Amino acid sequence: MQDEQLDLIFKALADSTRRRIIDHLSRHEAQSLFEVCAASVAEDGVALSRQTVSQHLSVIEKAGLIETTWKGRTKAHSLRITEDHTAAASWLANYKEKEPTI
Amino acid sequence: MQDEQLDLIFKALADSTRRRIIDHLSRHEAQSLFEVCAASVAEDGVALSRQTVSQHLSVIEKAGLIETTWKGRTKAHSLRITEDHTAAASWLANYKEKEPTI
DNA sequence: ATTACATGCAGTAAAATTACTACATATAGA
DNA sequence: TCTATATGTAGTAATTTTACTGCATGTAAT
Repeated sequence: MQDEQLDLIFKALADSTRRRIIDHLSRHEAQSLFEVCAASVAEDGVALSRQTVSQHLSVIEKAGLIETTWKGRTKAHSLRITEDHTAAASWLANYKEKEPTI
Repeated sequence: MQDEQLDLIFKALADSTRRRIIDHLSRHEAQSLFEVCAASVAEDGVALSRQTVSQHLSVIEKAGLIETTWKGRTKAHSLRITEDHTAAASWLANYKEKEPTI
C-alpha cells in the first residue's frame, strides 16, 4: 500500500463528521447529497451546509471508500469498503506486540 | 471507543513522517528524541529539526501509542500498541461488505 | 419556456497542522 | 562550579482543513 493512499484513508477517517457520514452510508445505500445532509441533522443533530457535506463526501471519495453514480440530477453515494481498505486501516496492527501464547 | 480517541489515533496515523517514526520505534525499544532524529536522517533520509520530531512524538504519545520513561536527562520512547489501539484503527473493518461464503 | 431542484465551483475566514528558530531548564560529567 | 548534553517551551510562517456564502450549471417538471 502506497504512503499517499494511507494518508488519504487515515485523513478521511480522522474526522468524526466523516465517520458519522460513513456510518450513515453503511446503513443506507445510494444516498444523495441531500439525504446525507438530512441524516446529519436528523440522526446526529448536526446542521451542516450542503457544500460542507459535499466536501466531506469528496474527501471520503478520494480515499476510495465511496462509489458514485449519477441518476438524472442526483448523485448517489455508496460505501464500498474492500479488503484493501481494511488492510490499510489496520496498518497499526502490524506493530502490535505479540501476545504470549498461553 | 470514544470519538475523541478515534480522532487522536487516526490523526496520529495520518502523516507519513509519524508512520515512519512508529515503524522505527517498532524496531528499536526505548529510543531517545535524538535517536529518533538520527534514524529519520539515516534510515529515511529526512532531516527534520529536533523540535519537529518532538512534536510528532507528542502527537503519537497523545494518541496513547507510546510509553515514555525518563532516565536522567534522557526520555525513552517505547511503542506500546495494545488490543484497544488496533481495534480502534480497524474501525473501518466494521463497515466492510460481507463476503459471500462460497 | 420557465421554474424548481440537485449539485458543482469559487472565494473567504477561522482554526489547525507542520515546519522552523530562539530561548529556557535540567541533568551529567570534567 | 562550569560546561556540554537532552529536552521543553514559546513564537512564527506557510499550508491545510473546515466551515461558510454566493453564483453557475444541468436536469426535471409544469
